Amino acid sequence: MVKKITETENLECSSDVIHEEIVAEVKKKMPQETLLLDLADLFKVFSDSTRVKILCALLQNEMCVCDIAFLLGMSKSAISHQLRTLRQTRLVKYRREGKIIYYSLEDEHVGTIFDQGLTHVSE
Amino acid sequence: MVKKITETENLECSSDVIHEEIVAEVKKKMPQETLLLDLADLFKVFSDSTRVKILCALLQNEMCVCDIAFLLGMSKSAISHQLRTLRQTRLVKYRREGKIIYYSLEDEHVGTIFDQGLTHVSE
DNA sequence: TTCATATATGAACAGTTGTTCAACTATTGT
DNA sequence: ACAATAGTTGAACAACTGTTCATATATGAA
Repeated sequence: MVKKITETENLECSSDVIHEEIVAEVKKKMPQETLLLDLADLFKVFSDSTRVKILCALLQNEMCVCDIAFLLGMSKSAISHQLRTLRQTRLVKYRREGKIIYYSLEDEHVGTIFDQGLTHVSE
Repeated sequence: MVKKITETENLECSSDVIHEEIVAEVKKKMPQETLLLDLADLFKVFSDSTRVKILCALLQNEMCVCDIAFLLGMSKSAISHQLRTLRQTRLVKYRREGKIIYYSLEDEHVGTIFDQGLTHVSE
Protein backbone atom coordinates (compact mmCIF):
# COMPACT_ATOMS: atom_id res chain seq x y z
CA MET A 1 0.00 0.00 0.00
CA VAL A 2 2.92 2.32 0.64
CA LYS A 3 3.96 4.03 -2.54
CA LYS A 4 7.64 4.43 -3.21
CA ILE A 5 8.97 7.93 -3.73
CA THR A 6 9.54 8.31 -7.43
CA GLU A 7 12.97 9.26 -8.65
CA THR A 8 11.68 12.36 -10.37
CA GLU A 9 12.27 15.52 -8.44
CA ASN A 10 9.74 16.17 -5.74
CA LEU A 11 10.87 19.74 -5.15
CA GLU A 12 7.50 21.49 -5.16
CA CYS A 13 9.23 23.66 -7.72
CA SER A 14 7.05 26.47 -8.91
CA SER A 15 7.68 25.92 -12.60
CA ASP A 16 4.58 23.85 -13.22
CA VAL A 17 1.98 26.42 -14.06
CA ILE A 18 -0.89 25.15 -16.12
CA HIS A 19 -2.52 28.27 -17.51
CA GLU A 20 0.31 30.72 -17.97
CA GLU A 21 -1.69 33.36 -19.76
CA ILE A 22 -4.48 33.52 -17.23
CA VAL A 23 -1.98 33.65 -14.39
CA ALA A 24 -0.10 36.46 -16.11
CA GLU A 25 -3.25 38.47 -16.58
CA VAL A 26 -4.50 37.92 -13.05
CA LYS A 27 -1.08 38.93 -11.77
CA LYS A 28 -1.25 42.20 -13.68
CA LYS A 29 -4.55 43.17 -12.08
CA MET A 30 -3.71 42.05 -8.56
CA PRO A 31 -3.62 44.90 -6.02
CA GLN A 32 -0.31 45.77 -4.42
CA GLU A 33 0.95 43.28 -1.91
CA THR A 34 1.08 45.85 0.91
CA LEU A 35 -2.55 46.75 0.31
CA LEU A 36 -3.57 43.12 0.65
CA LEU A 37 -1.53 42.76 3.83
CA ASP A 38 -3.24 45.82 5.29
CA LEU A 39 -6.59 44.41 4.30
CA ALA A 40 -5.88 41.13 6.08
CA ASP A 41 -4.74 43.07 9.14
CA LEU A 42 -7.95 45.07 9.16
CA PHE A 43 -10.07 41.93 9.07
CA LYS A 44 -7.85 40.41 11.75
CA VAL A 45 -9.12 43.05 14.15
CA PHE A 46 -12.69 41.98 13.44
CA SER A 47 -11.82 38.31 13.78
CA ASP A 48 -11.98 38.13 17.56
CA SER A 49 -15.36 37.81 19.23
CA THR A 50 -14.45 40.02 22.17
CA ARG A 51 -13.47 42.86 19.85
CA VAL A 52 -16.59 42.30 17.77
CA LYS A 53 -18.72 42.58 20.89
CA ILE A 54 -16.95 45.74 22.01
CA LEU A 55 -17.40 47.37 18.63
CA CYS A 56 -21.01 46.26 18.53
CA ALA A 57 -21.60 47.90 21.90
CA LEU A 58 -19.83 51.11 20.91
CA LEU A 59 -21.97 51.21 17.79
CA GLN A 60 -24.79 52.15 20.15
CA ASN A 61 -23.13 54.28 22.79
CA GLU A 62 -19.80 55.52 24.01
CA MET A 63 -18.81 53.48 27.04
CA CYS A 64 -16.15 53.22 29.71
CA VAL A 65 -14.01 50.16 30.43
CA CYS A 66 -15.96 49.21 33.53
CA ASP A 67 -19.25 49.20 31.70
CA ILE A 68 -17.96 47.18 28.78
CA ALA A 69 -16.37 44.68 31.16
CA PHE A 70 -19.65 44.31 33.01
CA LEU A 71 -21.70 44.10 29.83
CA LEU A 72 -19.56 41.30 28.44
CA GLY A 73 -18.88 39.60 31.77
CA MET A 74 -15.12 39.90 31.39
CA SER A 75 -12.25 41.39 33.36
CA LYS A 76 -11.36 45.05 32.92
CA SER A 77 -7.84 44.01 32.03
CA ALA A 78 -8.97 41.83 29.16
CA ILE A 79 -11.18 44.63 27.84
CA SER A 80 -8.42 47.18 28.23
CA HIS A 81 -6.02 45.02 26.25
CA GLN A 82 -8.51 44.68 23.42
CA LEU A 83 -9.29 48.39 23.47
CA ARG A 84 -5.60 49.04 22.98
CA THR A 85 -5.69 46.95 19.82
CA LEU A 86 -8.73 48.86 18.64
CA ARG A 87 -7.02 52.16 19.46
CA GLN A 88 -3.84 51.21 17.61
CA THR A 89 -5.81 50.32 14.50
CA ARG A 90 -7.71 53.61 14.79
CA LEU A 91 -11.08 51.96 15.06
CA VAL A 92 -11.93 53.59 18.40
CA LYS A 93 -11.11 56.88 20.05
CA TYR A 94 -11.41 57.98 23.68
CA ARG A 95 -11.91 60.97 25.91
CA ARG A 96 -11.13 61.25 29.59
CA GLU A 97 -13.58 62.68 32.12
CA GLY A 98 -12.03 62.56 35.56
CA LYS A 99 -11.12 59.00 36.36
CA ILE A 100 -13.31 57.61 33.65
CA ILE A 101 -12.26 57.11 30.05
CA TYR A 102 -15.00 56.93 27.47
CA TYR A 103 -14.47 54.96 24.30
CA SER A 104 -16.33 55.46 21.06
CA LEU A 105 -16.00 54.52 17.40
CA GLU A 106 -13.45 56.43 15.36
CA ASP A 107 -15.52 56.59 12.18
CA GLU A 108 -18.56 55.08 10.47
CA HIS A 109 -16.56 52.64 8.35
CA VAL A 110 -16.75 50.26 11.27
CA GLY A 111 -20.52 50.17 11.09
CA THR A 112 -20.50 49.61 7.35
CA ILE A 113 -18.05 46.73 7.40
CA PHE A 114 -19.93 45.29 10.33
CA ASP A 115 -23.26 45.38 8.55
CA GLN A 116 -21.78 43.81 5.42
CA GLY A 117 -20.55 40.89 7.48
CA LEU A 118 -23.84 40.58 9.35
CA THR A 119 -25.93 40.37 6.20
CA HIS A 120 -23.60 37.65 4.93
CA VAL A 121 -23.75 35.67 8.16
CA SER A 122 -27.48 35.87 8.76
CA GLU A 123 -28.93 34.14 5.73
CA MET B 1 7.82 52.64 45.07
CA VAL B 2 6.05 49.31 45.35
CA LYS B 3 2.49 49.85 46.44
CA LYS B 4 1.05 47.46 48.93
CA ILE B 5 -2.02 45.53 47.94
CA THR B 6 -4.88 47.19 49.75
CA GLU B 7 -7.00 45.10 52.01
CA THR B 8 -10.13 45.84 50.00
CA GLU B 9 -11.13 43.04 47.73
CA ASN B 10 -9.25 42.94 44.49
CA LEU B 11 -11.53 40.36 42.95
CA GLU B 12 -12.17 42.00 39.60
CA CYS B 13 -15.73 41.46 40.69
CA SER B 14 -18.18 42.52 38.05
CA SER B 15 -20.36 44.53 40.41
CA ASP B 16 -18.71 47.86 39.68
CA VAL B 17 -20.70 49.13 36.74
CA ILE B 18 -20.73 52.86 36.39
CA HIS B 19 -23.60 53.59 34.06
CA GLU B 20 -26.14 50.89 34.78
CA GLU B 21 -28.91 52.30 32.64
CA ILE B 22 -26.80 52.70 29.54
CA VAL B 23 -25.38 49.22 29.95
CA ALA B 24 -28.87 47.80 30.36
CA GLU B 25 -30.08 49.51 27.23
CA VAL B 26 -27.07 48.52 25.17
CA LYS B 27 -27.49 44.96 26.37
CA LYS B 28 -31.08 44.91 25.19
CA LYS B 29 -30.14 45.91 21.67
CA MET B 30 -27.07 43.68 21.36
CA PRO B 31 -27.38 41.01 18.67
CA GLN B 32 -27.48 37.38 19.74
CA GLU B 33 -24.18 36.00 20.96
CA THR B 34 -24.10 33.25 18.33
CA LEU B 35 -24.53 35.80 15.58
CA LEU B 36 -21.53 37.75 16.83
CA LEU B 37 -19.47 34.59 17.08
CA ASP B 38 -20.36 33.72 13.49
CA LEU B 39 -19.44 37.22 12.43
CA ALA B 40 -16.03 36.97 14.06
CA ASP B 41 -15.52 33.59 12.38
CA LEU B 42 -16.35 35.06 9.00
CA PHE B 43 -13.83 37.85 9.41
CA LYS B 44 -11.30 35.31 10.66
CA VAL B 45 -11.29 33.76 7.21
CA PHE B 46 -10.41 37.13 5.70
CA SER B 47 -7.73 37.77 8.31
CA ASP B 48 -4.97 35.73 6.66
CA SER B 49 -3.03 37.31 3.81
CA THR B 50 -2.72 34.07 1.86
CA ARG B 51 -6.48 33.60 1.86
CA VAL B 52 -6.99 37.25 0.96
CA LYS B 53 -4.67 36.84 -2.01
CA ILE B 54 -6.42 33.67 -3.13
CA LEU B 55 -9.83 35.30 -2.92
CA CYS B 56 -8.51 38.36 -4.71
CA ALA B 57 -7.25 36.18 -7.54
CA LEU B 58 -10.49 34.21 -7.78
CA LEU B 59 -12.33 37.50 -7.94
CA GLN B 60 -10.89 37.76 -11.45
CA ASN B 61 -10.86 34.19 -12.70
CA GLU B 62 -11.47 30.62 -11.68
CA MET B 63 -8.09 28.98 -11.11
CA CYS B 64 -6.51 25.64 -10.29
CA VAL B 65 -4.22 24.94 -7.34
CA CYS B 66 -1.07 24.90 -9.48
CA ASP B 67 -1.79 28.30 -10.93
CA ILE B 68 -2.60 29.88 -7.60
CA ALA B 69 0.53 28.37 -6.07
CA PHE B 70 2.63 29.78 -8.90
CA LEU B 71 0.92 33.16 -8.80
CA LEU B 72 1.58 33.56 -5.09
CA GLY B 73 4.97 31.85 -5.07
CA MET B 74 3.86 29.27 -2.52
CA SER B 75 3.68 25.50 -2.26
CA LYS B 76 0.66 23.67 -3.63
CA SER B 77 0.18 22.08 -0.25
CA ALA B 78 -0.09 25.42 1.51
CA ILE B 79 -2.60 26.62 -1.08
CA SER B 80 -4.58 23.42 -0.86
CA HIS B 81 -4.85 23.72 2.90
CA GLN B 82 -6.14 27.27 2.63
CA LEU B 83 -8.58 26.32 -0.09
CA ARG B 84 -10.00 23.75 2.25
CA THR B 85 -10.69 26.46 4.80
CA LEU B 86 -12.34 28.55 2.12
CA ARG B 87 -14.39 25.55 0.98
CA GLN B 88 -15.53 24.74 4.51
CA THR B 89 -16.71 28.29 5.06
CA ARG B 90 -18.52 28.18 1.71
CA LEU B 91 -16.59 31.08 0.25
CA VAL B 92 -15.29 29.10 -2.75
CA LYS B 93 -16.62 26.24 -4.82
CA TYR B 94 -14.84 23.93 -7.24
CA ARG B 95 -15.34 21.79 -10.29
CA ARG B 96 -13.17 18.97 -11.53
CA GLU B 97 -12.00 18.65 -15.13
CA GLY B 98 -9.80 15.60 -15.46
CA LYS B 99 -6.88 15.88 -13.09
CA ILE B 100 -7.39 19.59 -12.62
CA ILE B 101 -9.69 21.14 -10.06
CA TYR B 102 -10.87 24.67 -10.73
CA TYR B 103 -11.76 26.91 -7.84
CA SER B 104 -14.04 29.93 -7.99
CA LEU B 105 -15.95 32.19 -5.64
CA GLU B 106 -19.13 30.83 -4.13
CA ASP B 107 -21.08 34.08 -4.25
CA GLU B 108 -20.69 37.83 -4.71
CA HIS B 109 -20.76 38.63 -1.02
CA VAL B 110 -17.04 38.01 -1.00
CA GLY B 111 -16.45 40.82 -3.44
CA THR B 112 -18.63 43.22 -1.49
CA ILE B 113 -17.00 42.59 1.86
CA PHE B 114 -13.64 42.78 0.15
CA ASP B 115 -14.35 46.15 -1.41
CA GLN B 116 -15.65 47.55 1.86
CA GLY B 117 -12.39 46.64 3.52
CA LEU B 118 -10.32 47.99 0.65
CA THR B 119 -11.97 51.39 0.69
CA HIS B 120 -11.30 51.58 4.42
CA VAL B 121 -7.67 50.55 4.10
CA SER B 122 -6.76 52.76 1.17
CA GLU B 123 -7.35 56.25 2.50
C1' DT C 1 -0.78 -2.14 -14.87
C1' DT C 2 2.49 1.34 -14.32
C1' DC C 3 3.84 6.06 -14.31
C1' DA C 4 3.25 10.95 -13.99
C1' DT C 5 0.48 14.71 -12.63
C1' DA C 6 -2.94 17.40 -9.72
C1' DT C 7 -4.52 17.73 -5.46
C1' DA C 8 -5.51 16.44 -0.60
C1' DT C 9 -4.31 15.50 4.04
C1' DG C 10 -2.38 14.28 8.83
C1' DA C 11 1.33 15.22 11.92
C1' DA C 12 4.70 18.25 13.58
C1' DC C 13 6.62 22.61 14.48
C1' DA C 14 7.08 27.50 14.98
C1' DG C 15 4.88 31.69 15.43
C1' DT C 16 0.97 34.29 16.96
C1' DT C 17 -2.84 35.61 19.99
C1' DG C 18 -6.13 36.26 24.07
C1' DT C 19 -6.62 36.01 28.88
C1' DT C 20 -4.98 36.17 33.56
C1' DC C 21 -2.19 37.89 37.14
C1' DA C 22 0.26 41.22 39.51
C1' DA C 23 1.79 45.40 39.46
C1' DC C 24 1.61 50.07 37.82
C1' DT C 25 -0.13 55.20 36.81
C1' DA C 26 -3.62 58.82 37.05
C1' DT C 27 -7.28 61.07 39.15
C1' DT C 28 -10.50 62.32 42.85
C1' DG C 29 -12.11 62.71 47.55
C1' DT C 30 -11.05 63.01 52.42
C1' DA D 1 -0.67 62.88 52.45
C1' DC D 2 -3.54 58.83 51.95
C1' DA D 3 -6.83 55.74 50.28
C1' DA D 4 -10.02 54.39 46.73
C1' DT D 5 -11.22 53.99 41.98
C1' DA D 6 -10.54 53.70 36.72
C1' DG D 7 -7.69 52.16 33.69
C1' DT D 8 -3.09 50.44 31.72
C1' DT D 9 0.57 47.31 31.03
C1' DG D 10 4.27 43.49 30.83
C1' DA D 11 5.08 38.73 31.55
C1' DA D 12 3.51 34.12 31.43
C1' DC D 13 0.81 30.53 29.69
C1' DA D 14 -2.38 27.96 26.99
C1' DA D 15 -4.79 27.67 22.80
C1' DC D 16 -4.83 28.36 18.07
C1' DT D 17 -3.02 28.85 13.26
C1' DG D 18 -0.21 28.48 8.92
C1' DT D 19 3.40 26.16 6.64
C1' DT D 20 6.22 22.22 5.66
C1' DC D 21 7.03 17.46 4.99
C1' DA D 22 5.82 13.06 3.78
C1' DT D 23 2.45 10.39 2.17
C1' DA D 24 -1.99 9.53 0.19
C1' DT D 25 -5.71 9.57 -3.50
C1' DA D 26 -7.55 10.43 -8.14
C1' DT D 27 -7.24 10.81 -12.86
C1' DG D 28 -5.31 10.16 -17.52
C1' DA D 29 -1.71 8.45 -20.58
C1' DA D 30 1.34 4.82 -22.13
